[in-house]
Amino acid sequence: MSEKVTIYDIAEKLNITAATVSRALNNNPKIKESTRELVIKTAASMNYKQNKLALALKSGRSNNIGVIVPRIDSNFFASVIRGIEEELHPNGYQVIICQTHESKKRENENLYTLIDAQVDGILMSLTDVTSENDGAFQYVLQKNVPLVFFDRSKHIEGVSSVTINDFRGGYLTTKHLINEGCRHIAHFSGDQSLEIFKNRFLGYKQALLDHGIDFKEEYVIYTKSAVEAGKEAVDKLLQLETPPDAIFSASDFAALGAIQELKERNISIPKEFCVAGFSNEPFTKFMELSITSVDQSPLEMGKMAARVFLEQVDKTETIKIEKKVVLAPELHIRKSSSRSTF
Amino acid sequence: MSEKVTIYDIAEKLNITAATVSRALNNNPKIKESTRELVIKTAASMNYKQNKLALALKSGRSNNIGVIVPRIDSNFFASVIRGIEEELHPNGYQVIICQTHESKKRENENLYTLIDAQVDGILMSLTDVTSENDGAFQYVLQKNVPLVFFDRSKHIEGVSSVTINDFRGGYLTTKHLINEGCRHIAHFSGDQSLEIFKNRFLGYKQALLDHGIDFKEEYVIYTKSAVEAGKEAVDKLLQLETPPDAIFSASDFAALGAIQELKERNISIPKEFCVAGFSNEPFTKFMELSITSVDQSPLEMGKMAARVFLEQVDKTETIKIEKKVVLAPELHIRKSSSRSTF
DNA sequence: TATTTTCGTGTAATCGATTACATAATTATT
DNA sequence: AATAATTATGTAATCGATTACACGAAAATA
Repeated sequence: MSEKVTIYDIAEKLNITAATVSRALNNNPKIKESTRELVIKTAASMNYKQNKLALALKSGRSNNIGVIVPRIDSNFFASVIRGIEEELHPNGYQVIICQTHESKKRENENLYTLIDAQVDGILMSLTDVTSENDGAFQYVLQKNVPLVFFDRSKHIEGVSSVTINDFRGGYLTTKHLINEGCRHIAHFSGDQSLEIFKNRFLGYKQALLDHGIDFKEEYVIYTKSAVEAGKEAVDKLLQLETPPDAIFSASDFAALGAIQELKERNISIPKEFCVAGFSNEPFTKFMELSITSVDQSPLEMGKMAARVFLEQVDKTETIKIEKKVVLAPELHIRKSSSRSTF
Repeated sequence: MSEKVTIYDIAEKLNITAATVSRALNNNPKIKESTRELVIKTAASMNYKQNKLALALKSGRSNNIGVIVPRIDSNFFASVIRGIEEELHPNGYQVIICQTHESKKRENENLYTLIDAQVDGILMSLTDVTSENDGAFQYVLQKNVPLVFFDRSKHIEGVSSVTINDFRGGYLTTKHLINEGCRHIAHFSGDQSLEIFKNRFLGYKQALLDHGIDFKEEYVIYTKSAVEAGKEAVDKLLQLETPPDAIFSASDFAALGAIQELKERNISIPKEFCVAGFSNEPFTKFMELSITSVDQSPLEMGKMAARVFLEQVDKTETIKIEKKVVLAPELHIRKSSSRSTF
């Protein structure tokens, strides 16, 4: 370790006090111009670097923020993180990454660890496991650390959130499928204790209703967000008395599985069967049979979450802010559901 | 901010010293068992949490490590980071993420910022911009902070690295294309000042040589890692007097572009033309015409980089360790190059 | 019983920077 | 020139935890 240079070293060299050095370096107006210049020059020549840990201890602010996601290796979450990092970096914050792997236990652990590490804020997307226990969240709030949910959110007093309008996403997609002539539209959903899945489902339902199509319980299948799950779900659907002629999947991966399964059964897409997904994962665009999907503008979502945090971080402690930002979803219509256009 | 509980508060309550409290909580054997229990119980009841910043300042270790990548929203880097996080989390380290966006300037900024933030180590993948200036790296080394390169590496005294055998990856892929009957194999490369691209190229060249096929300079095209770039490159290649009958692309995205362009020209894949990529991005597997690609086991790479860091972090300061780990690449043969199998 | 060990705790310095308050040095005012 | 006002700097506490050293009390030994 190269000998660390502190303000005391600079002070000693110049026969002044550390306090003066500190003030000079912080542009305190009470310092004589000549002294300031001398200190700054000497600091530079001695290769002085401010010890951020000491500063953090003194000020109580670490300039770190924590980000908790189910996993980082999904395009959606990685893009959100990118947005967060890009917005926060210029403000001098470092981004600490934690993963939950959809485990509530790890979610709680991460929350406690981050608070212990004195982060200045936490931005997170919930696990898909339901839980009534808000203990860890209350702990965060009680420490007065700004907490912002993005995408996967739930209502907790004092917690802000940035989401997209999932209802609208579901509605638009379903409406589009109806416009393409589909009349028996199935839906792949996720755990509806998560608002995102609930709302996509409700949008789907409302669209059916508004267009005079009966909602059928049996058309709703709960799948994991995985290719295999999509295949199995199609298998189930095709055994119904009236099999559907379209699927609105709340997951791109399940949508892909569905398409693979349909192809294997020689069902022509989009002619006989339309499919649409959700998230606009890169592969949906790349496929030869490109997949219609709802874009969640993850980059924008990350930046927005970061901005909400920044707004809250310096506010007086007494005012509890609870901001709900809802971004507009964007339906990308592609081959898998385009009977007319392509 | 809920009043912070410190060891002094506990000490006061029990009419003992903070020193005793500290010792009790740290399982110092000099503490009487009854005292220890009392302290621990009281600490729990008062909801005491150790202040990590104070600890970090005292010990000089932040328990943070920095990870610098070109961008986080690529499956490869995200997966590496996942590996790093999973390996380091159980060891009590937090992972701080930085992006360079392929800018040398930002790379240097990030290095300085991380050092200033007292990270205990830095794991990184280089930008694709060449630079002779190692100043920032020297700064890191001089501070005796372990530095580990992964994937995109270059030789610097005292820096460890974890890479895959890119030469072998290039060799295996090219050999495979030859086995499928291709005799005019083109290569999409990246900036060869980066060892990864240099080595993939060399592997390609060697495979040609070993199988009695002439190497042609005109078959090597330098492309960005992007779909459009692949299309343009194919356009160029097909204008040659003897157009190639296969492409080994050092990028999956460029390979995808190539495939799209070839299809548009009604060139049949793999019958008339074979294509193989590199990185095993998720979409290569998902396509109907799935794309042959080299897997770099990013998860494993991340874990390995983390382990190399862990080995170095506690070593006596005088021994400079320089470990080079080379992982084996794995060729995933898929439809885009399988004349025989599928 | 007197003396040496051992054990358990307290005292105070330390990590590096910031800052309220005090004081010295300078300049302005009468 | 004497006093007031201003400016620049020093002193020392603080953030919260750790730890070398010191010391009193209890236990072991002579």
